[in-house]
Amino acid sequence: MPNIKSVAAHAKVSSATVSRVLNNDPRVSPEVRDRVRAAVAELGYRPNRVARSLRKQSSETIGVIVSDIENPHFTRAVRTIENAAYEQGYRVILCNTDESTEKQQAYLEVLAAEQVTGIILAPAAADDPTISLVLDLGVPIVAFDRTVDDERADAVLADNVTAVETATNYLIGRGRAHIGFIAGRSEIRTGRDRLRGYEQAVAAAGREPIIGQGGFRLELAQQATSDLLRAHPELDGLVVGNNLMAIGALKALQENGIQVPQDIALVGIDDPPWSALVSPAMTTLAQPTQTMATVAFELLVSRIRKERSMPREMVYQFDLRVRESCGE
Amino acid sequence: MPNIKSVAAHAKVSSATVSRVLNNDPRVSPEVRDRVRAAVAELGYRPNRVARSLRKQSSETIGVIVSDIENPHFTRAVRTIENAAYEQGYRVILCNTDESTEKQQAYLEVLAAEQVTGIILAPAAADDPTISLVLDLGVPIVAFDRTVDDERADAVLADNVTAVETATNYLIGRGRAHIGFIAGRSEIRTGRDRLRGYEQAVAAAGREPIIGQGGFRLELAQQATSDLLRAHPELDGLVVGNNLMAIGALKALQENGIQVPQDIALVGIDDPPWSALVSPAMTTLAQPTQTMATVAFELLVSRIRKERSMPREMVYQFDLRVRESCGE
DNA sequence: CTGAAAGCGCTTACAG
DNA sequence: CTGAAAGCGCTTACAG
Repeated sequence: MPNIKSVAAHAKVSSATVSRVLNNDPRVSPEVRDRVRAAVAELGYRPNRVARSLRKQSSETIGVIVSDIENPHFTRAVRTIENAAYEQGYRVILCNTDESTEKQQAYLEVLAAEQVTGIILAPAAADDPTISLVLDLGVPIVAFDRTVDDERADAVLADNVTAVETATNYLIGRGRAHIGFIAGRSEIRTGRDRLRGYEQAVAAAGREPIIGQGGFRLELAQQATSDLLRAHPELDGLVVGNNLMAIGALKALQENGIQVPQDIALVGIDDPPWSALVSPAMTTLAQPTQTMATVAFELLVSRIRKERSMPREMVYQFDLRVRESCGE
Repeated sequence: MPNIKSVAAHAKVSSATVSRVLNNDPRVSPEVRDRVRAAVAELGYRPNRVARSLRKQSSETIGVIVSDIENPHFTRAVRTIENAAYEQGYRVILCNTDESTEKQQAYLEVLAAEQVTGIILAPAAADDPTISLVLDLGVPIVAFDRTVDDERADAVLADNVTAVETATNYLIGRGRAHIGFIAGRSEIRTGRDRLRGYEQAVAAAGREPIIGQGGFRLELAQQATSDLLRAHPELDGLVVGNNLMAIGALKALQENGIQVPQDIALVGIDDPPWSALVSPAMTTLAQPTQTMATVAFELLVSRIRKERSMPREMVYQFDLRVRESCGE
């Protein structure tokens, strides 16, 4: 593997000059520049990024950490971020924490150690002290989809309270009396907020809450829905706390021979690509994932460039997509 | 930010000794070890991985490159790999090439430069010369889902030819006479193989092929399906070349008022979580994604540990999951 | 068991 | 415009 010294020797210059050519430093004479470029091409030299990162104490790479790589909301966001970043000359490396605090710590450390220049984090744990350690190092963090406890981080969020309130009220408005909710993890603010939206709407209508714990997981939600059906035969409406859990809930309803929307009307939070294709087509609340992802990346870049020092929090509204799962 | 020298000074030892403690070198006296550990804790020291990688010329990180982060087949595989890797002390960093050869080159270079110890690659381009460069560097590569041209790479594949042949014959066996195929990218062997399976089955039955180009993309497949419906009103069966394209095809059928399975019977390749929930429930060919991912990781580890030098190719069969989209 | 020193491959002030 | 030299933060053969 050729290094900068072999290139220097081959081009009969110093390694400092090779470095300057590589970094487009203008004060190199055209002849020398061409000679160095020829040597680079001839030897098939590629600079060692690890050495460069060590020396410069930074890199052109940003890190993205998601809590669930199988959630279409996150993968859509990742793809949007990756495209925007790539165009601006950043590379992105992605990590999946699978909702584990331990993994989040491990990957924050990996990314910090790899000298990424910034991180977009959909946290598995908001109170992870590693978040503050990374910020102490001067690596900016943008929280995506969920807040973190350190107020130095920027945040791009969706208004989950209002969204689930809207969904619940929509069902109430359509005459449903016993509306259940499949909740996500309450360790996560998104989970708590969505639950709160449900509780507020139910309380305002003078009804009793009927809650199942789905933990943002397909299988858990399936089980929780089955349990709810058994414990509450009066159930006639269901709000499901995210798209993965909606699959689980639909499976449970199918297994139990429940007719949607006749027996139970359903609203899902998130609007994955298949929501119009399930039977019946699912009414959902869609968050503007691509806009949120683009804004998260822009916030990160403005931090990296030090164009801004005050943290920002952006909150986006969901959009009700009426389909068939609540009746005509 | 404390470095190894500050720890050494604080513990009144040399940095060599600190390094030995950090790496669990047994020949350090217990007293010194404890003193160093105390200093590490007190200063909140974390070793700089970039420096370590530069010095050791390797890391405990493996890279995973997928061609489409929004494809559930790949995200399921990524999650499986990540869990297995994490348990064995490896960290995984993920990159998304979005089916772009240029991005694949860029990320192979990033991973090589970050000194990853091995790479699992679902290639966007099989003939990318960067693949050979990375292998030259001694970084093992396992091709996942699709082959690469360099025969030093291991490969974990599914038998796509047989799968699509089976799907097509299944439709023929159910009395369908004019069966179309929504094809993926022919630059990719998976795309070619699936197309070949279709062509073989159709030829064996003495029928004419009816092919639309979906490019492994939802929107393209939707358009291709609409075009096919217009050009071939006789169409009564459709095989769709992957799960993302199946969503597109279903949308197109819906938009055009086609009844499934009465007008057109449908088989999808891949079996994503929602395939039983669409209307009608989709008959599919499922590949054993989790097994394939686990095997890919094991092949990589055995290469990293140099337990094996001959490349291996593992081929898995699909599994027909009969649901409703081809009739009762 | 411990330390002094070299070196991994770069970049960048400092001279000239 | 170019080069010699220091240094980023580690690890490791070599001495002792």
